[in-house]
Amino acid sequence: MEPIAGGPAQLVLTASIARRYYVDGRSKVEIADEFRLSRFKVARLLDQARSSGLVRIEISHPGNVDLDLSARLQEAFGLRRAIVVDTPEDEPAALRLQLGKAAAELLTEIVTADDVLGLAWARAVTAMTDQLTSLARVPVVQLTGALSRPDVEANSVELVRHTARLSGGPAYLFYAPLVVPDATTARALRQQPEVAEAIGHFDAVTKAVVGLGSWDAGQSTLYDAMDTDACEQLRKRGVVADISGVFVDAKGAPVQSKVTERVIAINAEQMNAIDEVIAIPYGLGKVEAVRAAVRSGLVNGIVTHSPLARALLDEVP
Amino acid sequence: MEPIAGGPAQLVLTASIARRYYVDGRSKVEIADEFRLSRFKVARLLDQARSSGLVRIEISHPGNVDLDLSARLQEAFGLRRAIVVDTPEDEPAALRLQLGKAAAELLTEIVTADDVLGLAWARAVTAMTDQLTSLARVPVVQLTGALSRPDVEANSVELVRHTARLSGGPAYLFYAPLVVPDATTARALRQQPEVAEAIGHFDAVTKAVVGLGSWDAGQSTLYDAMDTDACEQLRKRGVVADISGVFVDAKGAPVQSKVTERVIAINAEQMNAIDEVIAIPYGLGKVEAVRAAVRSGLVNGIVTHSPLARALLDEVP
DNA sequence: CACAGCTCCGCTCATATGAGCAGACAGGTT
DNA sequence: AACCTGTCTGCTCATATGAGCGGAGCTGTG
Repeated sequence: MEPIAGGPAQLVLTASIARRYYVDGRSKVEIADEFRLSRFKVARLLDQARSSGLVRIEISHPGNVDLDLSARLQEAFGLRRAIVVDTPEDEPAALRLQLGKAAAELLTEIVTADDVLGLAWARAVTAMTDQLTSLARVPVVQLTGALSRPDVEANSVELVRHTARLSGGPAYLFYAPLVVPDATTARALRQQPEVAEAIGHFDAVTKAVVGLGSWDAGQSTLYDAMDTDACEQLRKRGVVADISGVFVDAKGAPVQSKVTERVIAINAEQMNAIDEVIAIPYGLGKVEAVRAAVRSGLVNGIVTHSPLARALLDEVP
Repeated sequence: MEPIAGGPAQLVLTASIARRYYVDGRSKVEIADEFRLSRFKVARLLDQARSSGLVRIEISHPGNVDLDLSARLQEAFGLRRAIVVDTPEDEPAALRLQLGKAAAELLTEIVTADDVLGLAWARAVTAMTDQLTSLARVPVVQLTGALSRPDVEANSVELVRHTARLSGGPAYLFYAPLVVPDATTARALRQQPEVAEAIGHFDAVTKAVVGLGSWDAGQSTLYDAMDTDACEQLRKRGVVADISGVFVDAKGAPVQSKVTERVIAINAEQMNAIDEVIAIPYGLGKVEAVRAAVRSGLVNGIVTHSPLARALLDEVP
């Protein structure tokens, strides 16, 4: 990367050749011909030009998606999809808007008529569906119960219904909370016709968008909605992230517990069977949660913002 | 140049491929293999990436030589050499120092033991020789008489002697002014043994560094040293530049005149026979002079600074 | 002077690549 | 349905390219 060439004339020659090759797109043979050099010499000068840093290649584009970072994130974690939005915004609501837009575009692009779409409840997912403008005609399946929080008006049901309407496909939705006080109630709820029908479609889902929370106060809607005992119990079991009701530890292994039975949502096995599972995490507090979710293999698509992406890649400066 | 790709996933894919290709240097076949695409698809995505501006290729390097500009200048004017120094400096003396350094490096690089070096008198040439630290063993021939100006202590003779000493080769130098009041005196001077000997070596010169002035007050040392009548006469004949005593018009044609006979210097024909003739112009006032000098074919190497280079290329912004 | 060690050059030959073509498909139009 | 029309795909085949080799020239050293 360092050994820079000899004299200035040499450098200018190299620069000329580099431009002919990279900018004008001429072949090395043509260049060799023009400069009265052997094509080998030209090739060597070009190698030198690149290795010495004389020719710099940048990947960027006008939009607010950092393609280079996206590609690197995708590769580094073996993801099917990664979209990194480069925005100075750090106010959560505005950020969600941006990420929602990007995720909506992604969904529009990757969902085809052969898919079955699963949607979990999460603010970020709502942000996405709010920005959705077109979608192939697919069935839309509700993957989790809803948590109604005072600060969020939309609920899981609206989210699914809205998307299905936009798509033109059938909706499989139900009215139930994400978490209930005991396993018995949960079992009873799962017996309900609408719930049972939706659950029955889980196996058919090919693409899903889920919520992703870090198992800490304020970092997971589910955590905040659950009783302290349950939260603590899960933490002791090593849970660092919840993926729309599926708990995973730092190694990415799903954690089974009594609490799991109280959750009305897709389970780890079912989620694992889905071809593409996309999450939309943001905020530096979710670094470990994202790592865990990705390690688990349950989540293989990420839409996020550049600070979190950089943190994930350990490029913290 | 404009049609950017479709969806964000597509973009990220393209970015990934672009990085594999341009940054990691993988072959398209390998990439196609890795991404489960045909090599044609990969090639098309890469074409698209380049034409849409997603991949940007820059040519630059740490030094203060603007290689890209140099290469473009060289090509645009069909020059053998072009070195453009990118410096914020615009104070003439400091600028001369920078250009002198660049020119000295160039000379060191391109002069080989087979060459015969010719040096004209000019402040810029002195600036170069002052920065010269090593040179192949070559004869050094004085190409012009000296103009002694009160503000410049070095004269043509010192310049040649110093260079020859550094090189280790013989010096052919003489003591005579560049311009004398009448042709008779000039003829007499040319008969002098040292002068005649130097002139006798003009035909052997293979590389030369000359001065280049715009035919205006303050833009040419020769102009300033000459009587007003002669200056005016030459201007009427269309002279726009003097190349160390050779006058050329805007078309680059050498202008013969009575004044020419009063100059003790290499003539147009002899200069034309020299393989490489390098000038070191600076200052935006010399744009037309440089054009004329280059058009004449007498000067085929330029060492200059970026503002003048840009002006020459009509990139004035 | 001979020689090892070095760099630089251009060759061969297997491989990568581009130009241009024809089939497959989608969406609209008669 | 039949028919354009444009887009996208992967093919063939000629050409461009890279890896590795041996020879030429240069330099310092015994």
